[in-house]
Amino acid sequence: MTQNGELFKKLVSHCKEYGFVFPSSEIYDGLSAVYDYGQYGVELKENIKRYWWKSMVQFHENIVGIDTAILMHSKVWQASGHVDAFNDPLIDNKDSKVRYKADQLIEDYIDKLYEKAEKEIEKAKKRFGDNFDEQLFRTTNEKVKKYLDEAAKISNRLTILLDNNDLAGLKALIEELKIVCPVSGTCNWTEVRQFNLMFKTQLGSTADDAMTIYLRPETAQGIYVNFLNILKTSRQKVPFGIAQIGKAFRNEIVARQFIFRMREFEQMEMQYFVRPGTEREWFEYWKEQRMQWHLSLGIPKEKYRWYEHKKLAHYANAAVDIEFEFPFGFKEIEGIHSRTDYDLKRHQEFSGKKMLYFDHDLQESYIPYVVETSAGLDRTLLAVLTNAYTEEILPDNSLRTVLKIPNFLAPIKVAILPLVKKDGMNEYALNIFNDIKKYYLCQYDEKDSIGRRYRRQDAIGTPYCITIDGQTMQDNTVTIRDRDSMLQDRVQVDNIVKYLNDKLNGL
RNA sequence: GCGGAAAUAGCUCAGUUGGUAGAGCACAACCUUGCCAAGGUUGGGGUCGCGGGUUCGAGUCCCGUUUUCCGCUCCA
Repeated sequence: MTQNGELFKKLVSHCKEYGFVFPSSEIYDGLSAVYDYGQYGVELKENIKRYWWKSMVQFHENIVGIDTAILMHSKVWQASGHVDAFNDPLIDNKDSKVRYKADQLIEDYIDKLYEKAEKEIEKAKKRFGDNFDEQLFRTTNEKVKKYLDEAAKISNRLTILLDNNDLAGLKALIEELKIVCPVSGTCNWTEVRQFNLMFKTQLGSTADDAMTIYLRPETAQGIYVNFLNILKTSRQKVPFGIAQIGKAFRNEIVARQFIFRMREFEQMEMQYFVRPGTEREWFEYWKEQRMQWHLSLGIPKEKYRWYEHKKLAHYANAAVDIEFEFPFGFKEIEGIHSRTDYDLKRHQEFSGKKMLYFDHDLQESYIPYVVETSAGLDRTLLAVLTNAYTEEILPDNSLRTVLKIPNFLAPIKVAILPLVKKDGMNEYALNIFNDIKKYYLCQYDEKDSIGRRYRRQDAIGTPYCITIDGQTMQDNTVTIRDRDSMLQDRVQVDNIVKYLNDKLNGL
């Protein structure tokens, strides 16, 4: 186990121990890759959401928010390409333990046949020089003909098998062609199995009228299908954006690494509609904006890096990820994609509704291009926690575990603690608590020694602790302790709210 | 999903060749101290992940299953 692995384990158990994240349905042994947020986790998550919303919707007058349903018409997912792209027939090699897309293995085999044919043609070219008639050679040479015919034949069979969803047929074809695993070199395959990454459910309560629908695998489509509604009601002009925070669901084959990859997760997405031809500029603009946003979470620059997609998804003409260095390596935390007009065009095609925008400056109509920013909320939260989790050895050799969460994201802002539970200090502290709770989410705690109470607050990342001591009873001042420095200021009781406002920016 | 490892109190773990469960911390009550965890007394809490099997007897041995962690592939 690496040092990072140890740290990650500690963070996971800290999350459970202190009410941030629990495994779902834990008393029934849990549900794989599904998690619940506890009393502090939900506050942290809400704070991140609100901050994102503010950054996108409030600070950009040309971005509006939206909240669309998780359940959508099943045609949405045909139009989006998810029904095809999220359905893969997979096969494992039992010796190498490597998993492949079954159709991809056959495609590779076909490609090899084409390569062989090309090689023969190249050879012939060299042999015959200028007199070489490629077209004639292709159709008459026995070897080349054999390769090309076989490739076409297999290709046809593959198409039929895929159309009929014939999994056994796919396996039979792989075995017939004696396709081996590139890693192990053996033909020892498992059965072909269908993996559907979208959760299916049904609309309608009787078997007769039931209609298969899906839980959305991304929130973006809810935005696209409302494009015309927003256009009509928001009086926005291109370029403008639509933002949404919401749950999405994916039946992951391998779901692991705590809340990094969950079957039910939350996305913070913004789709920016732009004039065709300007998408690359906006792509660059949003790349920069989004990186700045992540840096503003108090996480150092070196924890982030860019990842440029080499293989683009079917809808994109440019794509880049912001990766964060989790304890298990650099992993995607947000994607910025230039999705072209693919989605709107597809919805126009499938719905028959015109997805056009009339540009008054150009005096013409067009389907806008889209630049998407799509961030994982749970991943952002995990990044914040990863960065915040700190173990310190204090001068007296005691261990302090503290979550150095930025003040504006901290779940609990203030703790109010009477030094001792007597001489009226607890009553005095309760009065302060009842006042402060009108402004900030705070806690009152009178149990155990003051040192232990400070540690408890450190463990959940509370930035400030107000302590009522003997002196308070004489001159109405309290001490306010800073979480990270552990230093205290003495403040007049009447000035507590002002002090906190300054430090917490009214958040 | 495949292979490897693990699962005992809220947490960290012990449990000797199979003989009917323990420690420290945490928790609750009371006493004491009073500015950075670990003072005293008392107490609550476990059908040893779950289901079978072997045995007079299973936390311990065997099989299955679930969950978690580590490798192999996709993704926000």
